[in-house]
This record gives sequence, structure tokens and C-alpha cells, in this order.
Amino acid sequence: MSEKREQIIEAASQIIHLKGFNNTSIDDILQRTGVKKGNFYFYFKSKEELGFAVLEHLIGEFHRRCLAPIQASADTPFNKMIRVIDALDSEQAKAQCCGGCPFGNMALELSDLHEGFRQRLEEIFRGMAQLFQSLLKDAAGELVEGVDLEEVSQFIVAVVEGGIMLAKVHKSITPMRQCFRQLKQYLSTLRRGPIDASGSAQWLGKRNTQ
Amino acid sequence: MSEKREQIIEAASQIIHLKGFNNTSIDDILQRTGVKKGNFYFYFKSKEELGFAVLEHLIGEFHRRCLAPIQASADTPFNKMIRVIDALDSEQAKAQCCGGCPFGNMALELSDLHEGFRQRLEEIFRGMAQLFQSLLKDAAGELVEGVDLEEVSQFIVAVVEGGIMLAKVHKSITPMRQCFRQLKQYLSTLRRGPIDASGSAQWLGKRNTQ
DNA sequence: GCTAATATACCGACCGGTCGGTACAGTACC
DNA sequence: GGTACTGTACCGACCGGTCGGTATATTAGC
Repeated sequence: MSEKREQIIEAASQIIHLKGFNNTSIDDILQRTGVKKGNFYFYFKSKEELGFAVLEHLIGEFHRRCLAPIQASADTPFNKMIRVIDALDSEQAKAQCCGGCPFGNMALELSDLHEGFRQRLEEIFRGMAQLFQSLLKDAAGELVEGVDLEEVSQFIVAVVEGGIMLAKVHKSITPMRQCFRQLKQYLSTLRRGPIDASGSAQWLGKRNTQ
Repeated sequence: MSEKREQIIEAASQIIHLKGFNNTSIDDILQRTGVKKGNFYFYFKSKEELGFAVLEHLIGEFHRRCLAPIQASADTPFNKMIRVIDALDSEQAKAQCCGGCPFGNMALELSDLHEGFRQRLEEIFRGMAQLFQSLLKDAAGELVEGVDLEEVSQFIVAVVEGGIMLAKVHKSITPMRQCFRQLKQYLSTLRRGPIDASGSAQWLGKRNTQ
């Protein structure tokens, strides 16, 4: 991979994260990088291709910065899950509630406009849910029985995305923190633990109980 | 209010809901309504003004179609809350997972681009949370003690928005339904009820327990 | 070791088209 | 005859993308 290509993708990722895909012009990216237009179109055949490259870059960054250190740690699977949520929290705090989740942003912007982007984003969200699901699965020994892991993992993704949205629109981390705290308390009810292992909490997250 | 003005707002609301604000052109709206450009700028001094009018229109529609019938019903406050969630569910189903939540869409698109829109959207989200909070407050008699109503209501908003996002990107109501079912089960743990009123569930949603 | 050929990297002018917005003449109604 | 409304022509800025052409480094043939 060319270094300049990576440099374009890096800059484009940042601008698109803040301004959205359609609202980011090629000229915005050229101005930031100093790359000239003819050169840009040597590396990317279209803005669309850049968009896909940006998605891959963002996934890689997220894995490298947030996931990998936690996965490599000695924590229990359940605590890893909590730490992922905390990592997302500190990401938003660091960004001062600007940008939000780049995947959530692009999902809402593009899902009804561009089927190709929608499919890639669907895969990304599926991956997010599967990350939580595999952590929950690894934590099965820590959990009460009858928990629908797929459903709970989807729920976690929704709370995370919804919480980040609230932070972005309120320009405050408080509402997101409130949501995440509720989520953690909810998750702790799935845990076989000192509070209540066999009583009322066990049915939470069960299938077909409604 | 002029009838034609309302007609423009109605059409603009639909298009903006599907394509986003910046990605909807004035010409899109003119084509849909048959209104000519000079006429449009007689009723709206700018696209921005139209955007604010669209937000007001969407709020009105949401109240009229989803909230008012439920508020006027004889249900208990707690059941009203459940019915609001169900109403949001059927809205997404009816739209075949297209569009998503217009407020969530615009919040993610515009919060970092336009401070005026951000502020109005923040108010709207505050209103959503307050709606749930007031229902929870009215349901206080049905609830266990020590529930942080503000925090829980914020949590509900996040799950709703996150769930709708998942429906939109997956083009399926299933992930959203899963989230909403988890949410309802969570809410039922806040309820003073036959399952467990004084045991493990009461601490859910409490402040400062972490 | 020189030259010719080739691939990669880069440049900036330019394209057709669209954007939000304006100017202004015409018209319908009181 | 004024006022509220409507239609059309038009504006400059910007959009994504293309174009012909250049600089440079590598390689091949002799």
C-alpha cells in the first residue's frame, strides 16, 4: 500500500467522521492533505471507493485502539465487555462529544441511499454484535442460565449507539454515561453472583418469556 | 398558515426523512410539489428556515399519530410507556425499515455542522426523555423504590434510537424487536409486581450504586 | 554504459451538472 | 391601484470527475 494513499484515507476518515460522507467534498480532503486532484484520482477511482477504504480504515483503528488491548488482557470475559463499554465512553469524552460513532453516522446517512454502503455497514454492525456475543459466550460460566446471548448482544449495540447519539446531540457525556451505567447494571443482572444468582434476575434476557 | 406552505413542509419532511437534510435539494422538493422556485422563496427565506419548519411539523405528526391516542387512553402510566414503544415498533414496520427516526437522522447529520439545528434537536430529545420520565413518574405507585427516573428515561431514549438504527441498517425489524423486548423486560424489573418487588430488582436504576 | 521503453506518480485546467439563492416581470384578487 | 402571490430566467459557487501532459524511477536491449 502506498503511503500517500494511507495518508488520504486517514485525513478523509477524520473529515467524514465530523461532516458526514456526502457532505465531505473531495476538495476538503485535498486541502487537508495537500494532495492534488489528479493525484487523488490516481489512487481512488471514485469517491465511493474512498468511502469503502475509509470504512476499512476505521474498523482497523477501532480494533487496534480499543479492542486489541482489552482482548489481550487477562480480564475475565465479562469484565472485558465492561471495559469495551468504558473504552467507548472515553473515546467520546476525548472527542468532546464531537463526531459520535462513525459507523452509526454513516449507517443513518447512507443506509437508504446506497445499498453497497448499507451492506458493508450491516456487516460491521453484525461484527459489533458478534464481538459482544462471543464475550458473553466466553463468560457463560459467569452467567445465569437461559440468557439469549444473541438478543442481549444486539441490545448492547443499540444502547451503545443510542448513548453515543445522545452525547453528540446534547454535547455532553452525561446522558451517555447514564445509559451506560444502566446497561452495566442490566448486564450485572445476567451474572451469576453474590446479589442474586437464582432468583428474579435469571429470567432476564430469556427467549419467549413474553 | 398558508396551505401551500404546509404542502411544501409535508413533502420536504418526507424527502428529508429518507435522504437527509443536506442531501435533499430544494429542486427535489419543488419537483415533488410542483411549486416553482420563486414561490418557494416567497414562503421560506432559506433552506434553513424550511428545516426548522420541518422539525416542528415532524414533532406535531409524532404527537398526533403516536402519542395523543395513547395519552388519551385509559391505560396505566406504565402500560402507556409500553404502548409508546410498540407504536415506534409499528412505525418502523410500516415504513419497512426505511427512513428510521427523523430526529435521530438529523441529530447525527447536523449536530456537528449547525449549532442552531443541534439546539432544537437537543430540545426534542430532552422532550422525548421527559415524556418517558413523566410516564414513569405517573407510574411511581407501580414502581419499586429508588429508581432514578431521569436516568432510566434517558436509557429508554437510547435503546429506542439505537434499535431504530439497527432496523435501518439491517433492513429488518428483528434486531430492533429484540432490543425492545429486552428493554421491556428491563422495565418490568422496575415494577412492583408478582415476580419480585423487594428483592434483587429494586436496586436497578438506582443512583450511585456503582 | 548508453539509450529506449515502460510504469508509477503527480499536476492543474477544465468539464457538465447541481447547489442554494435572487431578480423581476406577470397576475389575480380586493 | 396596491398587495399577495406565482413563474421564469438567471447567478456564482461548488460538486465529482476527466483530461492531456509531465517528472521520475526502473528496467530492457544493445
